[in-house]
Amino acid sequence: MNSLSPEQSKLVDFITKAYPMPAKMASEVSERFYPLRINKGDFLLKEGSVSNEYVFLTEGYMRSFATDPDGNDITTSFHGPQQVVFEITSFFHRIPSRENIQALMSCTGIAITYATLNELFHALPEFREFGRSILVRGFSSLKSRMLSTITETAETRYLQLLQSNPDIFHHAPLRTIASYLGITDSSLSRIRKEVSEK
Amino acid sequence: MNSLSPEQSKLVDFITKAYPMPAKMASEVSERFYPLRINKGDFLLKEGSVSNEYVFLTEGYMRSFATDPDGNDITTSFHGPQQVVFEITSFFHRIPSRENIQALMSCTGIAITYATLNELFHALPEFREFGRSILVRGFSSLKSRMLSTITETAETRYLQLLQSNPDIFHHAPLRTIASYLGITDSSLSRIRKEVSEK
DNA sequence: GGGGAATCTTGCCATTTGGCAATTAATTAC
DNA sequence: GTAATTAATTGCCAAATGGCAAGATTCCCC
Repeated sequence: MNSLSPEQSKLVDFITKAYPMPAKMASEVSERFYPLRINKGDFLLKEGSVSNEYVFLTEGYMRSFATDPDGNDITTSFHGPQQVVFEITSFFHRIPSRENIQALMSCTGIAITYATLNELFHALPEFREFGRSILVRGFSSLKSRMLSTITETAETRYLQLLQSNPDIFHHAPLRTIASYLGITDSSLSRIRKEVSEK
Repeated sequence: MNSLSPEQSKLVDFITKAYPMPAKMASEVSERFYPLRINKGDFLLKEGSVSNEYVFLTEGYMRSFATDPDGNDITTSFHGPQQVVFEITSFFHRIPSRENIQALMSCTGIAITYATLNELFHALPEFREFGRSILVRGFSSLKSRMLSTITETAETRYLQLLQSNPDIFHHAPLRTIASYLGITDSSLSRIRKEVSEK
């Protein structure tokens, strides 16, 4: 076995924690990943093209966003270190993405293509489990976000985000966070003022 | 090969349409499903227990709902004929569900258990693809619902639901639909009045 | 370090939605 | 068929959020 890069070692740790897998197999998997670097502001994926990279983000923060009919950005999610980043609909259905993925700061990660991912899924049941677990986790967290969006006020959602993902506030401008919360930047500003006055 | 029940035939049609699969294999899969009948108002899943059945609904409508801190029902989704019904988080993580699944009318379907599903996934790559496709489709539709929830008004969301899922209005009371849309029943009532006056 | 751009805040007012309670309508049980 | 229950509508007012534009602040580039 060749020695692994620091990025690949992180992936091995991540995979084996996410899903039980012989360390040897995890490192075998990680050898199929290639390094990736994305500068601040650059795009990992642009709407209209097909998401073809399954990226394990080792450092940095990214966001996914859609463009609404008026041309405004709507941030649909944030991605941080130790997370898998891709656009699920486009990636698995092999259709053009309706979302963009952009680096909020310079990022490093490692990636595999759709084709390689499928090879690995086919060959390694444990890795398949890992892949399913990524999917299920994403689905679950979207479900709870959906529930909180329709049941909680914007202020509550803001406070929850502040608690669950404080790092984002250091890496994304407030207008981006506002659109993620489903409110305007003015409203977020007023909410922050109220919270700080308590 | 034994002859298939009408339910099982529907499943074969469904699977082969959803994902290319030799008809023989699809019917082989469908033989592992057992019939299920749920009366109106009865629960397929109660919060607190682990979702253990992967149900292919052949007839009828169901809903999933969570209970908020004040004890109110929040409908998180509707399920209709030809759809796969289960609670993904609980089912795949094997943890107690935080949601209920209830029949809006008497339903028939066929089901397999978690254990059988995994056997089939393991043995049949094509069925695995089918399973992934179900997951991805659900994820995708939740993503677009999320986006529309934070970008559109309640009236627009109402009109979209009316267009995309008109049947629900014949099977679910308006208060249930209101909670799905993230508004109160009074607001939905007012919205419907405005729409009808246009 | 000065100018320009982007971001954030604030004021004013409009719109949307909620809360609550009363009333009407529909459904269900007997 | 009638009473009882549940669902839906409506009125009144309050709270939450948006739209727009003007300032203030921060960031960035040269």
